[in-house]
Amino acid sequence: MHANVKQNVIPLNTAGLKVACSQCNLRELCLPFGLSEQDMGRLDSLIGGGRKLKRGHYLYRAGDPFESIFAVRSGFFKTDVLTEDGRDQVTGFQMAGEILGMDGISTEFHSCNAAALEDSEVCLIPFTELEMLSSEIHSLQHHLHKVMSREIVRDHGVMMLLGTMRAEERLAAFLLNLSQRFGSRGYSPAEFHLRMTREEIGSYLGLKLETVSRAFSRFQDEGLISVQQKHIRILDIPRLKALLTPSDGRIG
Amino acid sequence: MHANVKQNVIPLNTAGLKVACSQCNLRELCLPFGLSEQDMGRLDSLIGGGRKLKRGHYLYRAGDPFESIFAVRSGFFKTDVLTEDGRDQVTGFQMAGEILGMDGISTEFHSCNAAALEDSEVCLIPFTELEMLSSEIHSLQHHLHKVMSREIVRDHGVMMLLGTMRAEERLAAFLLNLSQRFGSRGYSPAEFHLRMTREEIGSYLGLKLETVSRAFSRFQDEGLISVQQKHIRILDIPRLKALLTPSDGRIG
DNA sequence: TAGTTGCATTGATAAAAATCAAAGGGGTAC
DNA sequence: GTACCCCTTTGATTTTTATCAATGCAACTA
Repeated sequence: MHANVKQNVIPLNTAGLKVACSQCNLRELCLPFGLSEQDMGRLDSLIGGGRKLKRGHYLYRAGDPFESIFAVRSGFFKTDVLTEDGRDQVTGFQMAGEILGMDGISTEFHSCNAAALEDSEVCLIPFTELEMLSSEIHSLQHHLHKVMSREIVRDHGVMMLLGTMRAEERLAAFLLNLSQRFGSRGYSPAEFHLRMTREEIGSYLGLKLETVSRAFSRFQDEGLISVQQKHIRILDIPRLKALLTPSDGRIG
Repeated sequence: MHANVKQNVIPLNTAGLKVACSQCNLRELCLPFGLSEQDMGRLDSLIGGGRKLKRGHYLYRAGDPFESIFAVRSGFFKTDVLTEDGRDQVTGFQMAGEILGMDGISTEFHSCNAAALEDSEVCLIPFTELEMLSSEIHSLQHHLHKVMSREIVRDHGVMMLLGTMRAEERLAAFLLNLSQRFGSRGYSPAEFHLRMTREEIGSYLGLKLETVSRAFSRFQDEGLISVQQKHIRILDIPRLKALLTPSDGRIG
């Protein structure tokens, strides 16, 4: 059968990177979630290959014409928005299985920068073709909508963080979020390496790098975490979580 | 022809509210943007009627099962996220032509509250049916994606505001944004009524109500705006814009 | 291995916004 | 029409975070 053959002929991209959702161990986290074997094969055939990025290189920049969205296959990214007047806001950090580039759909141009914070690989998903396929595969269409909606909900969480939390609360929320995401990818939720600088954390959290550093130090003094430069060990998750729930007997 | 008949038989909802995109003067701002006459008729027939809300009433609440998105037909809304520990963050203010409810797609439950800040009307757009129709009408599918992406980009703008701006800059950005949106709806961009309290503005901008009030007063003292309770007149748009572009000769 | 260069930490001080407090005004409901 | 309540304004003070400055640490390079 043709269908079977196709699944064996895995497309190669210019960098020679094999890409096939059906073979990918991230498929439960990523765009193919919930697809049948057969539909996954059809998704395979539209993925425009993979792309490797060295640390520090940009996947796309604000102003670039929008053509594809990207699925992070391995590595670590940041997205940030830069305004003419020099403001710079990190809008997110993305790891394996997460989708990048949806900011570009609205105007056909990307509105933010996406940079690799370590050597990374992504899958290219040409968007016009994804739309065509998703109008044929209902579950793909619906999952795409869920992925976009999840991004909106995530953004609301960041607004909550930036709008209502103080420095230590923000950092605690950040660490717990990273911990949870590493954990659900099979890495240790208690011990990990930060890929970003204190300045990038600060930009994401709406704080200056010194404030981030001081909060790290205070957490360490209090025995919540151990910090050694970018290496973090979380020692007391419950107490870290407790930082986020002000115990002031608020009437609810 | 059946098709023609349908366009005349405008569906009524329980509240007796006529709803038809093809007759709506917001169609260029709203979901039907870019649709042909014929496709707009098909969209008409899936819109599940309209709904009126009195000031202070909720369109939906966090935890409600997700069924529809909503297009604001008239009036003014706020959306906010409430956490168990009592944090409350206003995530946006919505006016005519804007879409509400996309937060609910990701989990099938709404993740925020949407409340009418004045007597308002919305169109119900059942989402499953919208997905079905959008898999048949490519331009509708693509426009839906643009609307969701635009929301993501808007959220990035709010993060920028919350993460990098000081109180007066935030308020200036807020006023200019409102001004622009009123303007593009045919209302005066220079003079308008705020539908929300200082506390709601503060929640949106990550500030306390007193800080908002003080910033209003300072703007008035400096001749940028005139404030009388909720009535705002913008007197000097250029200078208000200048507040957002720090003239500190930043390199880059 | 030494030197360089970013990144991180820490301290002292300044600036910004929150908090506490009180009074004034306007709109709403009766 | 009027009274009441919520919203808003303004002031004094405290808290939080930014800023300025200097030192320390670690990885990379020559």
